[in-house]
Amino acid sequence: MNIGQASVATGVSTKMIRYYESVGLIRPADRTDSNYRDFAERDVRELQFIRRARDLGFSVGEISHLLSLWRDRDRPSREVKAIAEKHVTDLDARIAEMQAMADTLRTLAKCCAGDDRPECPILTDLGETGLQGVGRSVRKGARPVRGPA
Amino acid sequence: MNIGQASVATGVSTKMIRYYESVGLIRPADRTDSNYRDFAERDVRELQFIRRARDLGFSVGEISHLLSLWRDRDRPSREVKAIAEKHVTDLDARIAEMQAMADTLRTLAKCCAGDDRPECPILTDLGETGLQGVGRSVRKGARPVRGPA
DNA sequence: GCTTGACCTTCCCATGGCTGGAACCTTCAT
DNA sequence: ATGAAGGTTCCAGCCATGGGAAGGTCAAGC
Repeated sequence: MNIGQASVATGVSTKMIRYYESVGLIRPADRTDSNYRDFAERDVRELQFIRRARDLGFSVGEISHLLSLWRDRDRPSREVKAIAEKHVTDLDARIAEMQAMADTLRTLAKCCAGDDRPECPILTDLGETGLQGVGRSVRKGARPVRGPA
Repeated sequence: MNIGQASVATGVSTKMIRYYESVGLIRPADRTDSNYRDFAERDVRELQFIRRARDLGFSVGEISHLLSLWRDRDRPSREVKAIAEKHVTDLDARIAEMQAMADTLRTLAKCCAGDDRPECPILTDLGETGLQGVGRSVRKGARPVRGPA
């Protein structure tokens, strides 16, 4: 199975497969005489595992850990659960932040006429110098909100 | 006001101020004889505006647009509202995705003993080849979930 | 057997929104 | 005068990914 077939079989782009290999997430694939990567069933299963883990938002580092546990038949489920719960905590925190942003914006937008007139509570709020804005959140450090399209 | 004082006054790091200038989000600050940046009241207010906008999760591109509307006394509030509503839509979409991830993980973790034994529904789910997993989401392309600490 | 086109290979570059550090200059207090 | 604490520029890295160039390989059709 060459890289293109492995990509179709797993839904992981060829670019990403090479990247995962380069960062050591998967072990280097075998090579044919002509230097093409040659993926075995086992490799494909690992790529599928990786794909699902990424779909659940795990980072490459976490996936690396999860993969090693997956390969270890004697792993304690405790470790897996801990990683999962930590990730859920992270997700919940980010969700709460984004929810607060969205709520603030919804409130401001509701009060904005949205017509030809220049009066706009959204800009007014953004331009205020104090902390008295609508639902002004306490500084937690801005985190990126958007991913690639 | 030098860059350090502007940073303290606005809560925007000196690094970020220079970065914002380099990408054209703010106009180049005046310079003293010794080439130090010299910020006026107006610049500080813009930096505060930027800071708040970032806190609400707007991208630099959006902030650039918002800033130009802010500077324009004759802007139509329609435009501001459109940017805000678009951003709320984006936030809601990302929240929904992350919520789905968190829910799936919570369900799986609930079924995981989390002890010394190796049986683990989380790993089992990640390793499954079909689409029959718990709350398996339809492929939407993974987006980054975590920001900088 | 040779061309064509679809694959593969490695490599570097770009993204966003920063942060860190090196190397050097300026200001200020002692 | 000296040293610390600022400022300046520039370069590199983070994360996960896509894009593309330059070149090797393979399979099908003629």
